[in-house]
Amino acid sequence: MFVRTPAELGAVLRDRRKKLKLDQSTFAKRIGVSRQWVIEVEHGHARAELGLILRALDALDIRLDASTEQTPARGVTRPAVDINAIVAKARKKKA
Amino acid sequence: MFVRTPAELGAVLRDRRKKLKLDQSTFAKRIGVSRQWVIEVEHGHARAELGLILRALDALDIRLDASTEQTPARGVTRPAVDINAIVAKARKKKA
DNA sequence: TAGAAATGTCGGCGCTCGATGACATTCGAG
DNA sequence: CTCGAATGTCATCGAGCGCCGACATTTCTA
Repeated sequence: MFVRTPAELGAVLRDRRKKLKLDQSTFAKRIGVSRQWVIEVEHGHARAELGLILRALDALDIRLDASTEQTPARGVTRPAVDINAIVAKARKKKA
Repeated sequence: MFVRTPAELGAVLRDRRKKLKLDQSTFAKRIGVSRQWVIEVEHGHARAELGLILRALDALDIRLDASTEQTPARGVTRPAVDINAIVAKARKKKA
């Protein structure tokens, strides 16, 4: 499962928590946050703290893998060749 | 690369940013944050906002994969069988 | 059908994020 | 060596997080 948005991550957390038969209260205590926090995160709260999120994932034995592979359809940053030229240009432009 | 701590994630971001030959200012503008934010996150800031982190990863074409596979050495949650019994017990105990 | 458990919502509060702008330090090109 | 770019540091400030405690709603079991 690939995670791109806070909502997706929230869904992952919720599914996994339910699979482990944990209720929000126990889960919250286990990772050291309030139940309120669990609720909001599971609902896709975008401004949750990174550290707490990682703790939550860890508590549910979810591994996060960061890879640099390309999703062809999303071709946004695809320079690949003349980076030097771009840099030089940026240097001149004095952004 | 597996990410377990904010520091690890910061390192991933920094490495990737440098590989793409971006400086902090340009990077910050690209994802809509301040340069200060980039600095702190790359240093492992634990309380950064989830949404901004995801934007940063996206801007660098880094995909996050959440998997439920077991890291054998961390065998914490390994019930697998009589969850029902545990639940029943917990019900009785009225923790 | 109760009745409890789980989940979601509300108001209030302390604390720190993230932004801004200026300055210091490091590093590389010339 | 000199100049500038890149990175790191500092102080300030408004806004929102995460917490608490109570209550509302949904979802189960007995």
